[in-house]
Amino acid sequence: MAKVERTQPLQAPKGVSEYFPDRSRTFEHVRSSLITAAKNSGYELIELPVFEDTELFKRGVGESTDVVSKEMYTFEDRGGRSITLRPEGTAGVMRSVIEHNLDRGQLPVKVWYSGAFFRAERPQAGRYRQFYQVGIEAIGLNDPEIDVEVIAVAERAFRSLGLKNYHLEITSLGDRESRARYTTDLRKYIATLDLDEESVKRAEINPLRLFDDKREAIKSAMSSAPILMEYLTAESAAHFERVKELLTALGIAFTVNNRMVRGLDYYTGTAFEFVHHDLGAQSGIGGGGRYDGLMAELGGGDLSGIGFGIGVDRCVLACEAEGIALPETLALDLFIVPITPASKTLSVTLAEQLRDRGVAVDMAYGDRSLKGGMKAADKSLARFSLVLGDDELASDSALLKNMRTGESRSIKISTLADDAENIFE
RNA sequence: GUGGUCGUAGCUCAGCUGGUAGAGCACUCGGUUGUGGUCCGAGAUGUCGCGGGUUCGAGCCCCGUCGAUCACCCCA
Repeated sequence: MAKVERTQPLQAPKGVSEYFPDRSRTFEHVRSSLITAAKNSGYELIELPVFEDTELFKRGVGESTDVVSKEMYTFEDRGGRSITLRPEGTAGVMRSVIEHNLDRGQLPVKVWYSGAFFRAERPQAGRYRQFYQVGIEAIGLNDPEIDVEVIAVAERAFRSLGLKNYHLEITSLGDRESRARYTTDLRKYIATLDLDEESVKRAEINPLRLFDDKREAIKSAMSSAPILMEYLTAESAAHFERVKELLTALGIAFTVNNRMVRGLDYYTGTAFEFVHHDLGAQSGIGGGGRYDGLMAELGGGDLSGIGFGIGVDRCVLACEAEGIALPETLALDLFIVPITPASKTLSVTLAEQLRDRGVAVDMAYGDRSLKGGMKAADKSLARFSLVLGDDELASDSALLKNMRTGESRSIKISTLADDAENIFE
């Protein structure tokens, strides 16, 4: 081959996660397991744009949040509109539900989504600028039973992956009334502390944030702060009691974390988080909660809802950290190895005929040796292999080899496609 | 966004106090004419992340830059 002048190779943009073979198999398995859990509880697909009107996130997620104030990919399109790459899924779902009147029928509306999300953060293992989530939303009912169903879907999803080393934390963020009274008292308490400038700033935006600080000094300073749980209205408290009761009835283990902080403004009432133990700083593999007032904020009816987002990237890391093996799936039924020019034509046409009948077929291309072709067959994880040469062409018969057992049986080539159903079942 | 660590073949890494690169795995071919997974043999493969600088000479030193990673922050 002639020497080609080398040009500077391109790199993927900073902080994006990419999945290619063999690791993409794990990604695919994780994502489909998460989706299956949602479908099994009656959730239906909602497929939405990855970019939205910037206003949606400002109003929905909240301008005071870090996500909106400093992590969004926002740009102007050619029509001068301000567009933002979705940093999360719930706001878009609400917008679509309102826009298409999905809430006019039977309630709750139950949907699932899956796709890429974008946040311009400093990347780290488990924290990417383009990341993948599977999420569900149940909209229109404020029943503790739904809360528990949503949590159970996530729990079942993790269990179906074989994950063990994680736990569930829940809390109640209370309704608007509870929260207002609480925040006032919490601010008063924080004002008595001797804090650094940055912490004061953070507390001004959201006083709850200080509960999340990793530094020992702040932790101990906050240890005697007032607790939101004690400010719940009777109604909120009863709702939360019922959620705990049902989780216990279902045998779903949880701990109540009354210092839990959620980063998005819209959460109210039940909130939860699944934390994995082997992931370092980015340990939340999924989380969510109820959001009263979000729909009304976005111009829809005043309906409540609850949902979660599960991080696909982090679940992949969690599976790897726990050493979970992928289920043995043989993707291919047959791998054909042609060893002469004439048999190549036959191989190509035979492969197409079989594929038309739903048999998964691949074959060796190029001029490979028999040994090389068989090696490729082995690597392909196909159930059967078939070597085709001039002898086979002449006699219309070939040896179909079971790659698992090593046994071969003679088959007629000309009728292989028609008998495919029996042979490959 | 702040601070620390790291960046050598597809992968995991070695490379002594500076003298222009190696191992294992993977890959390709072969081990008497056409059957893989074990074993044996042979072979191919690198702008030493990128750009400057110091030096007779840099993968090794200095500066910058890009990227990854760890913690903070944030959260999926």
